[in-house]
Amino acid sequence: MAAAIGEVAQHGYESATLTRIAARADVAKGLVWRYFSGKDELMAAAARSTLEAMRQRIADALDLTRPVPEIIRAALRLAALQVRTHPEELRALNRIWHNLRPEDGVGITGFYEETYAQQEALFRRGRDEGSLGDLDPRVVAVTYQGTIDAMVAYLEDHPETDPVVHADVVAEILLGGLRRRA
Amino acid sequence: MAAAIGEVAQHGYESATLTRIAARADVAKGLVWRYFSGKDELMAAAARSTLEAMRQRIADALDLTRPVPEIIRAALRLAALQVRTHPEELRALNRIWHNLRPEDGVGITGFYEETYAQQEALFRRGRDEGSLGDLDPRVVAVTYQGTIDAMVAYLEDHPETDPVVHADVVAEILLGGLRRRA
Amino acid sequence: MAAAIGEVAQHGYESATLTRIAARADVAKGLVWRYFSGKDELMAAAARSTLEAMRQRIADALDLTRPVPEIIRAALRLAALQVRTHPEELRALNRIWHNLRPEDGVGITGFYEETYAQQEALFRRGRDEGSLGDLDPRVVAVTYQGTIDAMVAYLEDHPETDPVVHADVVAEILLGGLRRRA
Amino acid sequence: MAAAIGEVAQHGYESATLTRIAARADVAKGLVWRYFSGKDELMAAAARSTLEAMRQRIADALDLTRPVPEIIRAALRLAALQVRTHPEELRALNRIWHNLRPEDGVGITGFYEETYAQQEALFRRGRDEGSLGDLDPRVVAVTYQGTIDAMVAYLEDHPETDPVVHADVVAEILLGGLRRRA
DNA sequence: CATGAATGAGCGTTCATTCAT
DNA sequence: AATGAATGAACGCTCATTCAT
Repeated sequence: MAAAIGEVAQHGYESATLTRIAARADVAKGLVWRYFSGKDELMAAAARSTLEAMRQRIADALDLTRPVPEIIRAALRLAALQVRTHPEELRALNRIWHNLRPEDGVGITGFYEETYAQQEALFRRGRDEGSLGDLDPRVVAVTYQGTIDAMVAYLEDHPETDPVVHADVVAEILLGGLRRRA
Repeated sequence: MAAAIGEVAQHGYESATLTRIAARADVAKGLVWRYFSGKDELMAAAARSTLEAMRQRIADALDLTRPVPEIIRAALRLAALQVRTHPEELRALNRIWHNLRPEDGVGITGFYEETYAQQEALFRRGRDEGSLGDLDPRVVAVTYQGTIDAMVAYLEDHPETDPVVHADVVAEILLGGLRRRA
Repeated sequence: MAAAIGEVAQHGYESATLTRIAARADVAKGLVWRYFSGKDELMAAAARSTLEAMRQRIADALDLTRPVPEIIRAALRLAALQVRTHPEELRALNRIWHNLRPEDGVGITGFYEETYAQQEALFRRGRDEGSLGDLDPRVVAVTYQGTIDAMVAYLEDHPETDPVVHADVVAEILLGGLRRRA
Repeated sequence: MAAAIGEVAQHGYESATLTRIAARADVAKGLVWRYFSGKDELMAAAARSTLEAMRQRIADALDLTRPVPEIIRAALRLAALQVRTHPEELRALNRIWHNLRPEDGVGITGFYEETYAQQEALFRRGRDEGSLGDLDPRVVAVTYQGTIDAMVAYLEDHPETDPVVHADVVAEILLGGLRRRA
């Protein structure tokens, strides 16, 4: 799966060949079919595990006992920094994500749903704490994730931009919109 | 080009074959090469023209003489409604967009840049009017576009959601974050 | 036909496209079919006319009243010099020649026969004059032409070689073998 | 490779298609790319191995301890007989030879050079023995090979001709021209 | 007579997938 | 469990040829 991620990052989704992936992983090509039902499943699995690892990495770095706005601000910074620390994973993730849906991307869509659910919980907590306003948590989660994805994509394409500065502006916009208002 | 959009919407970028596109358009496959230099150019052209049409459609429906926050709110609604009125175009656009860059997507990258530039102008106007706060217009544009993309993707996957309601919540978040604060 | 020769010299036989040939001749592609039955006939006609022109050029430069060995020596020099004066024609001729036979090269084979007939007449005259020995004129013609073709091909590939020097050695070999012996 | 030779003999170089070659060899078309990098490499390899086999066949039949003129006479006969025993190989060899050079025929050009080198050595030996005159060995080799090629082509096109008789006349011409003269 | 848009058969090539070992 | 030779379907693309204008 790591080999698959590397291949996709380097060559793009459809141009990633199992021959090369297997070579990169130093196993025979045919072995893929013993553990996955085919290329798409390998890709989905690789994406899932990579995404999970990335989420774990961010979660581990967060202090969830802090107030929600603070967590959001920190999470945005951490996400932005992934662009510099794990560019391959992000690139590959994006490509798999945008190429898998048509036929059977369910596995991955489900994963996104899980992300939304965790975030909704966070936003609900913020509302209960009183630090955030009362907005539909699902819409907030979708919007929040959208700003992250856009930020990550933009930072990937503009290496000259400072991730932390960008992330802080995004946080200011987002928190300004989410905070409880009079 | 319309056939290409339809194919990409249905099968994804790389799985869209010129054989099927030509069949859909009821012309010989070889004809493609009389008007485009290959698959990628056809795709880029199709995306460009579709994007331009969509932008025009939205621009025509907006009253640009209104205050900026109002324009943003209206634009979000219009974008959300595209999901219901032109789902194929949106889906195809997204896929072409994410598969074209590495080689020669310049034409399309330029287009995105153009979108950003227009949006930055709008946000600058809002700041000058006093309706928006003073934030880096490029970051604002990226974030704004990100929320739109996320909203559109979510609405595509969740046909049961009301686009206008969703768009209004997004507008509230965004405008809450962008507005001038004391 | 001149355009066809140029194309073949530049791109090779099968890579020469009628589109390019027509463009080079500044006429519409479809016009080819008004004057020739297709690509192969155009090529055969072009080769025939080029070959004829080259033969004429050599014949015009020869003084046919001289003794046969002298004519042969002069003809070899002239043939060798074509490599420097008309490299394109030679290259194209060779390529058409080697690619046309399978299906319908009759037209061109017939042309070679004509060349042999003319040469046989020359060699017969030499025998009757007493300057050449009594060898099967057809075999002599084939051998003579073979040395010319090899010389021309070699000179094409080795631009550093002096055509006249080479031609004179060939003449010495050939005339040594053809001359009447005790 | 044998299938490739057969195809080229029958259809010419460019008209020889991998589809037909694979069918003739009773393997899947795609298999070609496991062993060769493409059509040209297959062709070059086929030509090389065929040429080598033919050279071996002739070399094995020659007694190299005999005087050089005798060897030349015998070699010409053997070459002429190849036309009757291996017509396809000869035809295919010629066609591959004339279609491969521009791009990457190095392998084959080298092979031809090798042939020339071997022949030059033979002619030098003849000169040292005193059986042949003192002529530029490279020109002699080119001319000698040219008479062989012409003979072979002629015999291919004229099945009614007796190869041995033809070869003996060619030998007489060549040896008459090469022999040391007073 | 001349044009060139349109066709369609066929090409070389790729690669996920299978399966005998 | 692991291999990799072999398959075959499908791809993007080319170009001689046709034919309505």
